[in-house]
Amino acid sequence: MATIKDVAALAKVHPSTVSRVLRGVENIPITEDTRKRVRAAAKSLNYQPDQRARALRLGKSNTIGLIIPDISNPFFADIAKSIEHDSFLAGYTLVVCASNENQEKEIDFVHDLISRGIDGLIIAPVQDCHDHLIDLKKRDYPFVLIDRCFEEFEANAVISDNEAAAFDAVEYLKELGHKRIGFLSGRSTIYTIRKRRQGYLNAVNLLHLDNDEELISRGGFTFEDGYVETLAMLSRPNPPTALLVSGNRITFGAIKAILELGLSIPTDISIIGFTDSIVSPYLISPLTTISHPLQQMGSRAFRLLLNNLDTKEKLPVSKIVVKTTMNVRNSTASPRTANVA
Amino acid sequence: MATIKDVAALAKVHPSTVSRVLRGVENIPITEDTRKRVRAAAKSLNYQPDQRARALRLGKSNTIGLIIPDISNPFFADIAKSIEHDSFLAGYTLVVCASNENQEKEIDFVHDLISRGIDGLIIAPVQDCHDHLIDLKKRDYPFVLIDRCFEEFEANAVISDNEAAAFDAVEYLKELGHKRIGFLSGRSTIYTIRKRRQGYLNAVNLLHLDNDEELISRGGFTFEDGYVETLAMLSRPNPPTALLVSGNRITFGAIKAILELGLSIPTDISIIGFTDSIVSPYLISPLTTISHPLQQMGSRAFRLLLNNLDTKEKLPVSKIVVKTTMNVRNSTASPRTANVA
DNA sequence: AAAATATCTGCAAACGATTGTATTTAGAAA
DNA sequence: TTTCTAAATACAATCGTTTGCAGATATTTT
Repeated sequence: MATIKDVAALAKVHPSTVSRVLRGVENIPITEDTRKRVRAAAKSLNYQPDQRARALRLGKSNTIGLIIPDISNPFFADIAKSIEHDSFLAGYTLVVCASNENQEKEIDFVHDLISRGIDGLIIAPVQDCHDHLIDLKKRDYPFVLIDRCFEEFEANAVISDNEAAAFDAVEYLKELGHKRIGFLSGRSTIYTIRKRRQGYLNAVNLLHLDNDEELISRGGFTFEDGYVETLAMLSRPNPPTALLVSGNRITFGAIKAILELGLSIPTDISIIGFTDSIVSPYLISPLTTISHPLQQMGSRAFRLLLNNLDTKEKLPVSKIVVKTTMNVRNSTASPRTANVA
Repeated sequence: MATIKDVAALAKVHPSTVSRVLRGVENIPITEDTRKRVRAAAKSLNYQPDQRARALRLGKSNTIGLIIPDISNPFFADIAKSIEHDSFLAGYTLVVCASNENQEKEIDFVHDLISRGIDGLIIAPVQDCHDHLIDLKKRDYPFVLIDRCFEEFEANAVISDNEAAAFDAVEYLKELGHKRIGFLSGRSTIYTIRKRRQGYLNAVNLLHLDNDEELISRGGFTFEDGYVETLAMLSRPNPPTALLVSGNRITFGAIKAILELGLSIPTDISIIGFTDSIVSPYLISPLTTISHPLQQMGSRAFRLLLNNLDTKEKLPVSKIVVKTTMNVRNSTASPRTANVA
């Protein structure tokens, strides 16, 4: 790997001159002849400045970090893709890390990335604790939260209107005639989940639907979680006629359980998924879903971070809420009992 | 951010002593008392060594890069997840970059990552050209290819046995009674695709099936590609009774086309997907697929890279081929004509 | 008590770049 | 020719680490 000294030697100038030519420094004049020699030397040696040396000297690395719970979850993968795309255009390299919903690992990543000289951070936090984020904020370290934020602590964030989305979904099911609507929530330490739950409860109360603790299940975000909990919920006496399901994989687990119980969608049970995906229309029963503008979320998060990176002054905290939409497909219909009645 | 000097000042020792204590240097003795003071100071200042300075000095960054065509494709996302997992355990930070099947971008990434002092690289190459990879090899830069490799150039690689998989899939369809089998191949500059095509052709010839150029379609890897090409292929006179489809998204596009044509799977047409996914069983017609051991591929690629990183000597190039398996579900059946006949 | 050894710790260079300042060179004016 | 100014380039410090070597104590031996 050629260094700036090699280039300088070849061009018979001082390294500083090489740097100035290559960086295009203006205020200090250099002959066109020298410039040409330097550029030629750089090219012939295939010189690429060492970014770690540069970063060390400049205190800026043009790198940002993204910490998400799971790369292989399409929800986060799409967000990552969008951020990756925008950051590349802006001349930043993106480091993607997966916390795997493990708080320890997330904290490790934050420290590791900072010690690597990353300029800023986008995080979809695990939300078991947030001391490390409070610390970041105290130190004016630029970061923005994505998808998940905290009630008890203000920070830059891009989130979607989960509460309204859940409300609308329940309202839609009520219009179809459902009275007992189950909610497979996912881990309830998470902001997103709490908001969805809030929307669900608001709708249930306002619309006078069955308000029954047994209709709400908690648990993780895995396929297995969805499977086990759906099985349990549907096996109890007086099961729901419709299901609102948080998260991709849980939904597939729920579908598995429903099929195994010999039920059919939407005849026996309606189901709404809280995340859309490319396959939603092609599922056993094309899935009615709530879709989040993932690409937009990623872009706005990146732009917000960039704004904070580009300025010296401290920008006010901003919280961006994006709108979800509902895709009505074929997994929702009026319940049997309603038809009968 | 506290530096080693701050720690040294607080512990009233020289920075070098701090470094030695914290790195646990053996051959040069330091009093237990000093050690304690240093450790206490480091802790109280929350000292984290600056990795870019360290990397600069040591010539090693404990970072590896992964370049894949698309993060949001579950195929690559799962590979990425697996590599991320293993590299974290091994104390490496992973930088994930998405080339988006764009050769220019891939080359940019390679240069950028190297100049950032990355220790090694795992690449699923775009395969429009490979001069940059030849260059890497010439410079003994550690890298391993994943999923895709080159016939004309030897390099460390982990790939799956696409040729055999395609052969087996066709053979299976033939056993069901199909004679005209379509192949939606995807971009044919890619190794994987060429191998699949080879397997398909071998089977077609060996098993005396219809060998017709019209049964093979090329094109990209997008949903749209799958949709358009399936529509075209099925609209021609004498359409295939079964389809072998390369790649995730293409498959969903194909399904869309089939549904739009009013055909049903597998009654009117059989379909085998060349990638499995968590949703495959829950599709409109649970999809018969070929599944690649993605997690294993990631692990082996990482291990191979690590071996090359850990040793001074030049290891021989190794090419690891992993086995695929076929999941027979409900998207494949005997063709109508066969039943009638 | 002096010398020799064993322990401990500090100095300074190096990694590769950037940049404020100093120095050289060339050209113009005196 | 000398002096002054401006243009062109070089010097050296710096970013935060690490590490070979030298220096400074303390401990033991003669």
